Amino acid sequence: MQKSPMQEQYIPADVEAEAQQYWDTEQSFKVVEDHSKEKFYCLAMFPYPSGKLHMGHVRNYTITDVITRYQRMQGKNVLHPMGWDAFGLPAENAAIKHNTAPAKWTYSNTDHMRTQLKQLGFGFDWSRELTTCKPEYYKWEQWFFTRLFEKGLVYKKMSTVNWDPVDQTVLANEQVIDGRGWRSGALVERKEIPQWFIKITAYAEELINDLDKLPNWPEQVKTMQRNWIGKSRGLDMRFDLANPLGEFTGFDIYTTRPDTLMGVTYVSLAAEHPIAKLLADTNPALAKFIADCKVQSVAEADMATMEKAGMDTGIKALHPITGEPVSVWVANYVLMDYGSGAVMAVPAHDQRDFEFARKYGIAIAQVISPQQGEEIDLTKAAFTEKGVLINSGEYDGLDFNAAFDAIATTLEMAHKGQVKTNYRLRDWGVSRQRYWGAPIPMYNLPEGGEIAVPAHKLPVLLPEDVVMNGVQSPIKADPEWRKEEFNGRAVEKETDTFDTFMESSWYYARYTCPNFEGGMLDKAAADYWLPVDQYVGGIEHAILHLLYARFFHKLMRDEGLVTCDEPFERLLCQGMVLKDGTKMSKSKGNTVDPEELINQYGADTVRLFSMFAAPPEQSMEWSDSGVAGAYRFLQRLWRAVEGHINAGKPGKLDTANLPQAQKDLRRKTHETIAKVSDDFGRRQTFNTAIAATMELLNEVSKLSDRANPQGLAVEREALETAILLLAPIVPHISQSLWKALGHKQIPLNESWPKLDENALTRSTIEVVIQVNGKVRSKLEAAVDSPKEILEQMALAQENVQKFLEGVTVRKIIVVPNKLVSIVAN
RNA sequence: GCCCGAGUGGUGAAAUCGGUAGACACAACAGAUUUAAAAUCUGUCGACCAUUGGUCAUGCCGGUUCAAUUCCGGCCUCGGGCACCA
Repeated sequence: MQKSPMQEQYIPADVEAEAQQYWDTEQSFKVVEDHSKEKFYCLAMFPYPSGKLHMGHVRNYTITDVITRYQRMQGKNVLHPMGWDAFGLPAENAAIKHNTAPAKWTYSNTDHMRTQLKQLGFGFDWSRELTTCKPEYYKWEQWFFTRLFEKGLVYKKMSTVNWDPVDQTVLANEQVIDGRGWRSGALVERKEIPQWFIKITAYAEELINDLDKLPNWPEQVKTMQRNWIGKSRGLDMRFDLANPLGEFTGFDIYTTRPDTLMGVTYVSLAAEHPIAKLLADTNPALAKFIADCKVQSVAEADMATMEKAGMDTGIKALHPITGEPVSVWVANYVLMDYGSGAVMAVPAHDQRDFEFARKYGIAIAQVISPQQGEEIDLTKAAFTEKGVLINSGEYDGLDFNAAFDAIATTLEMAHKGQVKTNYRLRDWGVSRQRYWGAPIPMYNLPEGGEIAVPAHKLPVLLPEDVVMNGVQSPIKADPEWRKEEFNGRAVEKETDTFDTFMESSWYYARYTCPNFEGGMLDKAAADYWLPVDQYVGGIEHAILHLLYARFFHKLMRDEGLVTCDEPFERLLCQGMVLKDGTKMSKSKGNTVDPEELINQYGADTVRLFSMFAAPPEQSMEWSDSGVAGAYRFLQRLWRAVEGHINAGKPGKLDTANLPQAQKDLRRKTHETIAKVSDDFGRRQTFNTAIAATMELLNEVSKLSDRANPQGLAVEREALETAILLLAPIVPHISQSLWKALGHKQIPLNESWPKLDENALTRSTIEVVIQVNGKVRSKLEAAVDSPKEILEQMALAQENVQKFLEGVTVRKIIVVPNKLVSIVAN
C-alpha cells in the first residue's frame, strides 16, 4: 500500500515552524534593487513598541502581508519592511512606573514584538529593520532640520502649552483630564513658551493641490485633509482704535464674509492679544477675566465646547467703512495661535456671535436677506447662508460676490484692507519639553538667539541611561548635559526634543537605504523604491501623520533627496478591531491576545479570520467562535487535499471532453480566479476573496468525481487553484499542501493562477422577471437571447400572466442576460 | 462645537456601474454517525400570513425612478479626528 505523502492531521505548529524556518533560511523576503523587475513597495504604518502586539497590529500587517505575497506572485520585486516608532510619551510613563529607563523598556518591547511578528509569518525584510530612537536614524532627522533652518523654513516663536502649575511641567492634551493634570490634579493653565516651528503653511497650496494627484487614496481622507488645510478667500482688514493706546493704533482681522461687514456690532480679542494685555495693566477686572481664560486646556475640542465668555474692555474701535465706533471685547473662544488673535463679530449672521450677543445684550443687526426673500427669524438663530445685502447703504441689493468685490475695492482704496487667501492650517510646532525624543539640534547663544548645530557635531546624542523622576526631563534636570563649546565659546544645547511625528514623517524613505551612512538617503535606492506603492494603516492617522509625511516628502524633494512629489501612491485605511461593539483596549478589559490564539489555532487561522471577518476599511467585530470556524475551514481544506492525493493519480486534463458536472466545476474554478484576482488587486476586499474560495471548495465536494482520472484532473486543478489563491492569506498551510501535491517551488515563488476564458463559457443564464418592480418569476434563457425573445418568454410565464390579468402592459424594460421588467396598470 | 465616516437577519457580513436583499460564515435547531460525548457529515434557518404563493423588511422621514442597501434632501444613533496619545 502506498503511504500518504502528507501528515494525516493538520498540526499548525509543525506546519508553521517548517514554513517560517524555510523563509528564514532562504531569506525569502530580502530584496535589493533590481531594475529588470517591476518594483512594488508595500508598507504598513510601523508600530509604537508598547509591549506586545494587539489585534489592530495583526490586522494591519496581515493586510500588507497579503498584498505583498499577492504582488510577489505577480512577478514583482516587492519591498515589505518593518521597524519601530520608538520615541514617545508611553515609554516615559512606563519607565517611571517600572523604575527603569525609557530606552531599556523600549528595546525589550521591540525584541518581544519582533518575535511575535515572526510567529505570525509576516514576510518582512528584516535586514532593513529600523528603530527611530537610535542615533543612526535621528542623526539624519537632526541634520535635515538644520538644513531647513538654513533655508528659513524653521523659526522660533511663543506658543501656548498646557501647564501644570503644581508639577511645574508641560502636559500633553492626553494628560489633561477634565481640565486637570492627570498626576497632580491641579487646574491646568495655558502658558506661552518659546518653541520651534516648521513652515508647513509655505506648502499649504501644494499640499492641497497635490491631493488631486492621488486617485488611489480614499476620497474621505482627501476631503479631511482639504478641510484641515482649509483654504479660504477673504479680506484682511484693519480696525483703528478710537483712541490710540500706547504703541497700538489698531488691529487686524480676517474674514471670509466681508459681505456682512455692515452688520458688525462688536469685535473680539484673544486673551493673549497684546492690546488685551496692555488694557489689563490698568483694569483689574479685565486682568482677572484674562487670568480665568487661561485656566483651560489648549485642545480645540475643549475650546469649541466650553461656555463662551467675554468682557467688554470699554474701548472702541472704528468700523473701517462707516467710521462708527464698535465695542472691543475680550473673549475666551478667540485663540492667539490662529490668525491675528482678533475677530469681527456679526451676530445676525454668525451663530457663535449670535449666542454671544444674546448672552451679553449686544445689538444684532441684520444686513443679509435670503435670496428668494423668504422670512427669517433673527430672534431664534443667526441667518448664516449667503444672500442679498440690506441695511448696508451703497451695497444694498448686492449678492455675496458683488458685495465681496465692492467692499474689497472700498477698503483697498482706503488702504484699510486687502483680499487674502487664508489657510486654516497652522505651522507645525515640533518642540516638546520631554526627554524621550530626538534632541532638537540647536545651540542657544549666551547673547540670545540660536544657531544650528553644525553637521560634524551631529548627532546630538540623547543619553539612554537615565532616571525618570516623573516631572522633569533628565536632560533638562542635568545642568551639565547642555554645556557645549562652539568656535571657542560656551553655548547651550537646546533641551527640548522633537515631536515624534518627525520620525514617522520620513521612515518610509529611510527603509530604502536603512544602513546608508553617507547621508539621509541614498538617492539611487530612494529613486528605485519610491513612492510607496501601497500604504496601509489606521484611519486615525488620516490627517496628522499623513499630512506631515506628505509635507516632509516635499521638503526632501526640494532638498534633492527624492524625485517624486508624493510619498504614498495608494492608501488603504483599515478600521478598528472591536469586541462586544466597542474598541478593544486594555482599559476596557476586552482585549484578545494574539499570542494565545496562535498557540491554540496557529497563525494561519488568526490571519484567515482577521481577513474574513470584514472588509479592511470597516471596523471588525472580534468573535471567538468565528476564529474556531476559520480553523475548521483550514482542517477541511487539509482533509480535502489529503483525500484527493489518496484517491490516486489524476490523468492529463482534456478540457474539450468533459461531462457537464466537470465542466461546471472547471467554470467555478476559473470564475473564482477572476473574482479573487479582482478582489486582491483592485477592490482589496479580502473577505469576499475568501468567501469565493470557500464556495469553490464547496463545489469541489459537490461535483468532483474521483472515480476516473479526468475527474481527478479537474479536482486537482480546483484544489491547486484554491491553494494558490489562499496562499497570500494562509501562507504556511498553503506551502505544506503545495509540497504534498508534489511541487518543488513554494507558492510564494509560483505565478498567480491564470484565467482560462474558455472555461467560463456557459450556454444558459437565469433571467429575472419583474411585474411593476416585483420579482414574479425566473427563467433559464440562452445566453445573449435577443430582447424580443426574452419579452415573449417573460410574458408566457404562468405567474407573470396571473399578475397581468385585468391590466394593460404599458412598457417592458429588458436588461440583456439579467432581467425583464414589465410595467402594467 | 467643527470636519470625516458608518448603520442590512440571532451574529460577522454579501449584493463591485440603479437591476433577484441576505452570497460566504458564525450561532441555533433537527437528523446521520457514536455505547456516550467530542469531532465529522446532511438538512432547516429574516419576520408575518398561506396549499402553489403572498405581504413586509437594509437606522428614521420624504423625494427621483419601471426598479433604490445603492442617487438626492432632512433627521437620529454610533465611531474616527480636532494640531503635545501614537
